[in-house]
Amino acid sequence: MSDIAKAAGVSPMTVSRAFKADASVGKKTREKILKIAEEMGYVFDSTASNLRSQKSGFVAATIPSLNNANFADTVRGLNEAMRDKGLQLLLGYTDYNVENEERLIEQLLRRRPEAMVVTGGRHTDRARRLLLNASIPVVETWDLPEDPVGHTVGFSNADAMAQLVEHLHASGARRLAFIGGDDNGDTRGADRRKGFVSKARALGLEYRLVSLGAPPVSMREGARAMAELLDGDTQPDAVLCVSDLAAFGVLTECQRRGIDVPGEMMIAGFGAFDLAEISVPTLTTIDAHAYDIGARTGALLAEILRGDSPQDGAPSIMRIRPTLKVSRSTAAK
Amino acid sequence: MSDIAKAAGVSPMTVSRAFKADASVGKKTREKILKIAEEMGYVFDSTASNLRSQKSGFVAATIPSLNNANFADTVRGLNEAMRDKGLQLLLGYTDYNVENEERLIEQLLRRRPEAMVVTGGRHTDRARRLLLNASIPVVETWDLPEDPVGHTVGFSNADAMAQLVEHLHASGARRLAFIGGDDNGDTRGADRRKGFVSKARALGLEYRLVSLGAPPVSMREGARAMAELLDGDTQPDAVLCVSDLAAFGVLTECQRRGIDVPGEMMIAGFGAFDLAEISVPTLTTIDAHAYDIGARTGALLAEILRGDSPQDGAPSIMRIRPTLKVSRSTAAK
DNA sequence: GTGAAAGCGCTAACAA
DNA sequence: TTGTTAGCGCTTTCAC
Repeated sequence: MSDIAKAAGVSPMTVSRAFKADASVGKKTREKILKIAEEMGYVFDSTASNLRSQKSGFVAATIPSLNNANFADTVRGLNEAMRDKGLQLLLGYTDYNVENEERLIEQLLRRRPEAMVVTGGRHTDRARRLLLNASIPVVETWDLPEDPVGHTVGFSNADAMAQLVEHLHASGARRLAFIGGDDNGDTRGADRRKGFVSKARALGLEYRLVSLGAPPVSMREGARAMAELLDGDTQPDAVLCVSDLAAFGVLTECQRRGIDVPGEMMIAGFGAFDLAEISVPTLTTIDAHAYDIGARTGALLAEILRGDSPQDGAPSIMRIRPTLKVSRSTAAK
Repeated sequence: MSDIAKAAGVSPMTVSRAFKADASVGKKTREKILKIAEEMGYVFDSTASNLRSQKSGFVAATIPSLNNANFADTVRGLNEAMRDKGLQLLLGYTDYNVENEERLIEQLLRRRPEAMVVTGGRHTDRARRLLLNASIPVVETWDLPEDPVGHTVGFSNADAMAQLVEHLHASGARRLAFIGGDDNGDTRGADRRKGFVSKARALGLEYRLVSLGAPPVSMREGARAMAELLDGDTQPDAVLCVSDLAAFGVLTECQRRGIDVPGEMMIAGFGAFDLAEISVPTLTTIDAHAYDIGARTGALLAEILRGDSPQDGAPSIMRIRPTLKVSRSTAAK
């Protein structure tokens, strides 16, 4: 910057101001400075700027995995909301593991993000402490934590799945199976399974649970689980899955075996992936509005960070309403 | 840090060293310092560290979109390779647009990344200049640029698609159609189309091209394009798609119309998405080894950044060999 | 609208 | 093994 200052015959301070759109610099002076900077191939060093101004321009986010269209959609929503505000997303992948999450949160906090977005409402004690101590806005997403760390943009995974069970019951299903949602990291999946179990019980329905192994859930595992189920003694008349990917795997297994869907077997998934809307038959699913979760989180943070409320007032809870999308795969007989 | 120093009765410098695993500090001193730091809820400020040491610990990467399992896989491979080296990935999304890419590259360079990974080999002139001036290692991926900016980890999209055309020809297809690959941003898609056209010509095959609109390509658009094709005058006997997602959409359209695949219509995609391996029938595709592209890029950068070769020697070109995965959807009659 | 002085929180370089 | 000094490249603050 001082090189530019010399070349332009001004002080470094004026050069600094020339780069800020809202700073008061003579129009001609600014143009001259910017021109010289471009010619010199100068690239602003935000590292130094961040240190001095104590603002990193970062919003950090942890997500379980990128290889999941739902979380990718949330990130897209978040990113679009940040971009306009001149904020940069700093992403970390937890791989569905709260210990990884703790390490990641610590690592991300070292970069002094101005806000932190986490997926899910369950964390290690130390992770909670780190988030609380950071004195920056924190948003938990994709969940409705009992004891939120800060703000919340999410929904009850259990309630959403219960809604799906009701729909299947109303469509005539009596012997249900749930595929996925083991308690090995994916707390949202586990919550969905809980919601399934309690609603199935409440309605007096027969039900079975099939495990899938460690997340992320793949289509192939869904197919394998379905094969296991079909090779067993008692056959369900409807299968609910922790995600649409597993549900599609289930559908393909039915296709391979010549089982009619929904005639002989109803299938439902979760997440409203593109796949659910185009497969033959189309899959009944729950749309959790993944993009909106990101977009609303971004809007919330933009508002908090813009407003000069360093210690934000009351933590807000934005309830997302997951939508039941009924399709061919659960059409009543 | 100076607070911790006071509490521990040492100098700030010793505290600083205590946080570096390889620095020489008395074992007891270090333990004491780390304990005090944890109690005080201190979190290391890498902003300041980065400025002073002129090392950001960032590797920046631009990708067209996260909502694409291929790029997500590449990022995963890259991220895993970085993580162990204490490097952080800084991601930007270009949305398949070189002007966006230019803006993004400039923005990312302000963070002073230690290396830069870009998707594709075509950039605006200014973007090229920025990358060249940055004097950091640059890697172009998913392509084989004619005039590389720096290192390359990729393959020829045209050649890969030509390979697929040969396979279809050998399987008995004579009237081909290619769906996707318009020249509106997705240069890799456009290259695939070029490869298709030149090989189809070379083999003396009839062919048609169907556009899809702006990327990213979705399953639905594949289905729509196929409907358009089927409603036309001349019918192909094989359809090649710019991606597996479009190919799956094509398959569903055939299913809806009762067209037998591969009996009446062969289908092939690109990318080796999970979907291709599980759909009924399974889809013939090209595996570009997306994860490996990321992993090898990461390994390359780790090596360069570890080695004290600030100005790296000869730019390396890592050719990835895309693999033809033949499946049911193109089984010979 | 512009400039001078000071310093953000850490660490390179050197000294002990 | 530990400490001292200076400074990374910006921007805050205050002065003009």
